[in-house]
Amino acid sequence: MTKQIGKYQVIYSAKTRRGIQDFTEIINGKWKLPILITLFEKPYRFKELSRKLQISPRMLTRELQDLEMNKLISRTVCNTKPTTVEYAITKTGLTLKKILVEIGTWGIAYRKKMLAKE
Amino acid sequence: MTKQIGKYQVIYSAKTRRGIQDFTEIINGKWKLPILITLFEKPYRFKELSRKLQISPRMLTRELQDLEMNKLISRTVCNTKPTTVEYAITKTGLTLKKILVEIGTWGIAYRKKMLAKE
DNA sequence: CGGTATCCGAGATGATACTG
DNA sequence: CAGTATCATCTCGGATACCG
Repeated sequence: MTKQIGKYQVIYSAKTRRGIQDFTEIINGKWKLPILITLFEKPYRFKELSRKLQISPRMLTRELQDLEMNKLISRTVCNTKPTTVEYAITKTGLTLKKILVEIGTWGIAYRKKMLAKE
Repeated sequence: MTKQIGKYQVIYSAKTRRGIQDFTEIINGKWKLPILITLFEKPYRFKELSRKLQISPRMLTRELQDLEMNKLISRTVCNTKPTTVEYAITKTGLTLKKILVEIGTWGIAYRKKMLAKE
């Protein structure tokens, strides 16, 4: 819900502000978005993620736990030997995809513009 | 650029990843988004922002400098007595508006869904 | 008014070694 | 393999006082 006032557009809703706040809290931390983007591709195991993103196991564990707690990813223990665990994006997590792609597109355009200016 | 593989969609571009990374670095910090959202509304002076968002001058200065360095806001010193400084969103900053509104909408829907489950 | 300087504590992050 | 434990480091953010 916005209203044009010359160049400026008011974001009226306090709900929108809280929504943005929720978002930032959920994706906060250095690795949340990289993990999500990776899992958009396909499910991964712990070690695979660790290798692909160059994260220490300690941080990876914490970030995965946060994401799982917020229902954005799922954790599945496989009956293999030795044990493997698969992380996958959830239906809720998928709702973030569109926005993340847009953010990526914005970032590309932004970088291009900044480089052009210098 | 995406491709459907069952439930999963590949985000091919490494550029997209870097774009997302750029975005997170630019909006990183507790106050970047709240400041931007406030300036979408209209230009504000230093003290006004400090009061409205309840930020200490130290943090406000740092966050404003970051945003200005990244060309998302402008800083204008006014010829008044005592000196006042006006911060306003730039054309580049405005390009973030659409995404922030979408993020807010996502957050609202997300919260609603989570509350429904419990 | 619009900052800067200084200090402090809490939390984030990383490296490494270890466990089941 | 999938983590956990431990330690060290670094950054973030807040409080406060001060300056031009």
